[in-house]
Amino acid sequence: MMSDEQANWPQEQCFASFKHCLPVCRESVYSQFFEAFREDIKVKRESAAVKNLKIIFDATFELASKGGFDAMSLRDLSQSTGISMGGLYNYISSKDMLAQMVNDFLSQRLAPLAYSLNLESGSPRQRLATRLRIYIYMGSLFRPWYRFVYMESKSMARQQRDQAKQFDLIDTAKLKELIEEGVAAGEMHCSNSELTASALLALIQDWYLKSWKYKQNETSTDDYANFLVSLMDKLLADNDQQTHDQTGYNDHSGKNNQ
Amino acid sequence: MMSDEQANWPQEQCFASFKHCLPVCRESVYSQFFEAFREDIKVKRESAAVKNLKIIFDATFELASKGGFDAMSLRDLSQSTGISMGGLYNYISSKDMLAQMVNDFLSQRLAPLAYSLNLESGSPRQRLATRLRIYIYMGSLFRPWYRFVYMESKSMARQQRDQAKQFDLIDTAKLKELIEEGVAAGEMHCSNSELTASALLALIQDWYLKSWKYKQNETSTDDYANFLVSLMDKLLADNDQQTHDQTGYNDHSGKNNQ
DNA sequence: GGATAAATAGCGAACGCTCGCTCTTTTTTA
DNA sequence: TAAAAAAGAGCGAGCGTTCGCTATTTATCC
Repeated sequence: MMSDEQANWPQEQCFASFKHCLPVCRESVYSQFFEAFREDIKVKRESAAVKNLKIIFDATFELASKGGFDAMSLRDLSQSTGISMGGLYNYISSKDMLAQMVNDFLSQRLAPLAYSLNLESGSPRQRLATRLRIYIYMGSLFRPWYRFVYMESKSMARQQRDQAKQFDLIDTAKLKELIEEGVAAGEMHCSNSELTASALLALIQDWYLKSWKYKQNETSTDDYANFLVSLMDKLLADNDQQTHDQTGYNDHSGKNNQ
Repeated sequence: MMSDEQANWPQEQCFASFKHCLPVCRESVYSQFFEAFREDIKVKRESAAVKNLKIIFDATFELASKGGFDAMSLRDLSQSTGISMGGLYNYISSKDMLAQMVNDFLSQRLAPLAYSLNLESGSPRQRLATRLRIYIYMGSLFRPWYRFVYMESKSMARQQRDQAKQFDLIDTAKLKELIEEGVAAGEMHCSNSELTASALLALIQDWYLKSWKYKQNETSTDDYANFLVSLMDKLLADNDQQTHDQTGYNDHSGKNNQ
């Protein structure tokens, strides 16, 4: 299946095409991970290191996903991985550092890699759609990483916690900027770009936070990405009917109390 | 301000009106809480109990919001509340039970109270909008409770964890049902009611999960509720332009891989 | 209605246990 | 066989929880 050349992202807007163009995959990620943290990892032989890093971090995602990172003890991790306590400490310098490595690798290596694929050409609408798709596709490829950083950033050091909020604000601002470009170009219509951007980001995050739900109702990655893009189009379409109050009850569009 | 009678929910769709009609408020909630858990709480004098329950649970929300419930020790809680370790155990039977009390009170008392205010009269669109507003308004009134249950359900007992997912599915199903009623009545248009319902729920949850963000950009409760309802109207409007592919790039609406 | 008795609420040191982490020893690798 | 990696017993700190005790409020009696 999908054996023909599909490496023509972002013209071909689907998951398969994106995967072909991304210079990293689920299988190769721990080689890059090892490279990024060479200095912190005591084990020097790459073959053993990459193998065990995969075992350790995959098990961490698994254990942290039920009960949270705090509730996972290193003895649990030792048992799940089959690596002794001493062995684990050849790969991590502390439990906190383990969490920080996930956070740093995702935010400094994986994510930038993907966003660089959002070519700066095309209309605002194209670039916005492409960006939304990148978020969703990356979420599918590295779901455990994204979910871990989202859920566990609060238990990390002050610096990482603030960083997590910063990334949220930056992502929102980037979406907002694209929306406002589209509005300026007359291609989109939006009365509140800030809230619209926030909403799009929330729906992106829902994709990797509620994966159990989307797996259950058999929503594929492309299904969700297509849905999100079409939702974006509806939100930013020109709705001629003004303050319509469609079927009764008041509207209350002004800023009220609280 | 707002001194005139506004207790005409759901005809008057604003936060103030909702608050007037809800038979509980931020101030009175711990009286009902005490009543609900009389048997589990060793302290019998209501005046002392209600006062300290407020102190204990408000402090729990505060401490758990930074670092999580697991990271909060009962010594932290003792220090924050000014109540000794032994004193705390007159109000809770265990740390786990503390979390469970929050979960049970919200899901069995607070939430049902609110949803009963969703009158069964009116068009599907009216009832859907009313329901969305109820979620947002309840999230504003009892944000710490909702956030605690969302964030900490994973560290609760198996039963509560499954329950949290169940409530998510039930809420989604209820929204979906209303959407499909509207579609059947020709009042709405929707090609994927399941995903649309999921999206609406995600945006509801974003309201109490990212309160720091909405406070920062000065989005009021009514602002957000109005935004959400207008978003709903746009999603469910009749979009005449079919599979338009507005400005280039392919559409790919089918279920693809993964 | 003040003194006494009973009931309730609050306190905090101490317990058993598990945690993250270290260190010496053993095994594996090239 | 020398260097690298894995092993796992052991350490002190900090956890949730308990329990004997004191302080405070409420009820009873002359």
